[in-house]
Amino acid sequence: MSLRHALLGLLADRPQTGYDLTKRVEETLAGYAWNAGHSQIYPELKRMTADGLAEVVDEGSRGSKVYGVTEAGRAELRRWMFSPLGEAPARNEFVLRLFMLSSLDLPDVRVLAEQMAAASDRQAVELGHTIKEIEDATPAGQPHGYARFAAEFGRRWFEMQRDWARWLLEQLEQAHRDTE
Amino acid sequence: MSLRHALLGLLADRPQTGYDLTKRVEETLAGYAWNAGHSQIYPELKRMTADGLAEVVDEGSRGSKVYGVTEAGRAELRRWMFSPLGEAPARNEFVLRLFMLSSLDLPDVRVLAEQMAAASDRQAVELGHTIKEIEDATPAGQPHGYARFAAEFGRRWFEMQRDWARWLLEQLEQAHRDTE
DNA sequence: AAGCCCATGTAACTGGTTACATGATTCT
DNA sequence: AGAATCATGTAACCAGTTACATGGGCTT
Repeated sequence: MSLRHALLGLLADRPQTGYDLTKRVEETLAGYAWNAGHSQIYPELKRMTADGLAEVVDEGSRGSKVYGVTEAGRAELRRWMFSPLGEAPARNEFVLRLFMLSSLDLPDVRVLAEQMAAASDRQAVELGHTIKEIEDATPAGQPHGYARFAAEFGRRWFEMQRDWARWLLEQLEQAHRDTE
Repeated sequence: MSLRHALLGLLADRPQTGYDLTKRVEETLAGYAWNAGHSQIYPELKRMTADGLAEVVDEGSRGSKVYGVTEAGRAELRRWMFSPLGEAPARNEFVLRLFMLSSLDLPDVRVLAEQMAAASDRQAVELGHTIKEIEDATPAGQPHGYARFAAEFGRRWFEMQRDWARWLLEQLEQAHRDTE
């Protein structure tokens, strides 16, 4: 039940509405960590409130409810953060495709690996821009916030994927040369 | 519906029973790409057979059914491999925790980041051994198979996580020094 | 004979996605 | 006035997990 902990983590940063949370999950977590739509988030917030982990701390003008995390919620979040993570299962469709490359014939593998390297490179470059924006917005000498850390993780992630795809292409070429 | 494609990919390598597939998903895909238990795999194989993507190619002694992929299955697998992957959502509990580090206080962040770096390093080293085993088992001059490529991906993945966690610790230390 | 691994299945439940539905506020 | 965005919710369906259930074959 990790959605609950994702929401607790986001609310621990600052109180937010279900709408805000939906956008932040979409913008910052989907792609690497977790994802969920509003239809899953609203009921979960209700359940978390019923369980005493979250509470409505304010009500906005147009019927919005601003949720905050309770002390029990903070405790639960910390407990989860430190709980042993035994071989956590992961789901990533991009990686699944990488693993299934062997099902294609060689010319197809090359085309796809090149596409994957290019796509990962694009995303890495994009995150490089994001990082620059964050750094430019941070006054010199100030420590930058966690958004900077997350963006760095994303960049390294995509660079790793890109470099692996390029390495794979080299390996295939070398094998090809050897068979001539 | 990626489980279907994961199974098609595994069957494209060679025909296998649902039991074999369950183990291979657990051993090679879970942790990075996908995961599923036998209770999800057996019914899916039936559905894939009904849809003409897989077929029973042999029946073993103790009631086992060996499934193979049909031509239509191969075509579907290729179609999926080349289909655009627009911002594929991912789920990874380890990464989710990385993103939620900001919810902890500084001493806790340090402890957890150190634990995460150590855990990732252990896994990277372990995959290094796996890679060595694969290379030792491959006759010199021969191109190694896709297991080698997948293992390389895993090693780079864990190294990336480890290096990011270490970089984070450095950033925190530096911020700490600057505030003194 | 006991214990382990091979091998398959179903049922009940929980988590997650897609589609439907509504309405207020702000911007152009 | 119309469009975009904010804001919340439910219903139906599909995917995934946990628990239950069974039996053959191999090794000690």
